[in-house]
Amino acid sequence: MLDLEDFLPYRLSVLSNRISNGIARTYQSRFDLGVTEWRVIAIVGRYPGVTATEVADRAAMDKVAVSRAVSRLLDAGRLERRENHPDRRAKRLYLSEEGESIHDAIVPAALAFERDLLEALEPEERRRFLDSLERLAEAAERHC
Amino acid sequence: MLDLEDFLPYRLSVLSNRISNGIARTYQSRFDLGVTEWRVIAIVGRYPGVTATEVADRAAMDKVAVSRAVSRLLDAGRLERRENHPDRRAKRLYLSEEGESIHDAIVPAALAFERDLLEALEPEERRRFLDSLERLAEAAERHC
DNA sequence: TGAAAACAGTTACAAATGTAACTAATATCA
DNA sequence: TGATATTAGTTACATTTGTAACTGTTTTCA
Repeated sequence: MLDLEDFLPYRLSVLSNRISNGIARTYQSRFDLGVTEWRVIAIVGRYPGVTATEVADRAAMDKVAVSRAVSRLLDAGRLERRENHPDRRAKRLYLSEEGESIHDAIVPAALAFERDLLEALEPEERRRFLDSLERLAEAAERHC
Repeated sequence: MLDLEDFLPYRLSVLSNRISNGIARTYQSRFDLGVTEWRVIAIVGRYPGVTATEVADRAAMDKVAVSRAVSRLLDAGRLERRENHPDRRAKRLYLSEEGESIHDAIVPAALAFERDLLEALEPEERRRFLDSLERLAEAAERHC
């Protein structure tokens, strides 16, 4: 007998969607920004000069999704792209001034959201939880 | 500074997608079944006679998604639909024999998958983890 | 060297998903 | 009662996402 409401994969999926949508609401309408675009901005803000492939690896996103997000961000003037010598296949990505200002507007709200969530747990409980989450992620990687 | 790899919403999203895709692999190609269809089968198997709206509530799915999944499952002969007296708007849903056999084939694999994951945690750690997950879900609901 | 494989990124097409408007049935309450 | 609002489910349309095939570039190694 499988009770969906008690089933870990289902519970994780509901929680994850709820949180992602909650954060997304803070930037989607305000900046006309999708979740994948936001992730690209987050990665490029953290690692200026990354290539699209590196973004895909770091964000666990499909390279096609990254390509699309990058091209929308370029069109909107939120990213800049420069040559990557000597490999001319890849291009290095940087936030434009506008990209920076979006990044700087969203990051504090995102971190505050995370903090609010984690404050539902006692410090010790929180430490254990994040630790267990890491162990589960490793188990899932082994298993999939 | 936001480090995506350490950011809880991101970690949950990656883990959840990885697990969902891992389980989905066990039924997608074998039964030509999508994730939403599988969820409908799980709910109807657990609560025979539910209506589509109740499925949507229990599975945290959109009613449009449920409607589409139900109609595919009906076409494939995996669900049956009977009148709901006296309210003729809603219809009661049941697994057909074929639906039952799909349900019974997937449930053990899904539960085994969950068990394998949770065995990465000690029993006490596991109990704490699931408890914290519940607290987080409540916090997210309050916050969103 | 140079043919073949691997890689970065894009494009094109198919499938999944979200939003809004809709039909038909039931509930509300002046 | 009967006009209005609400509900169950569907349909239509737009957007997002996944998969496969593609271009151009670099690497590999016989």
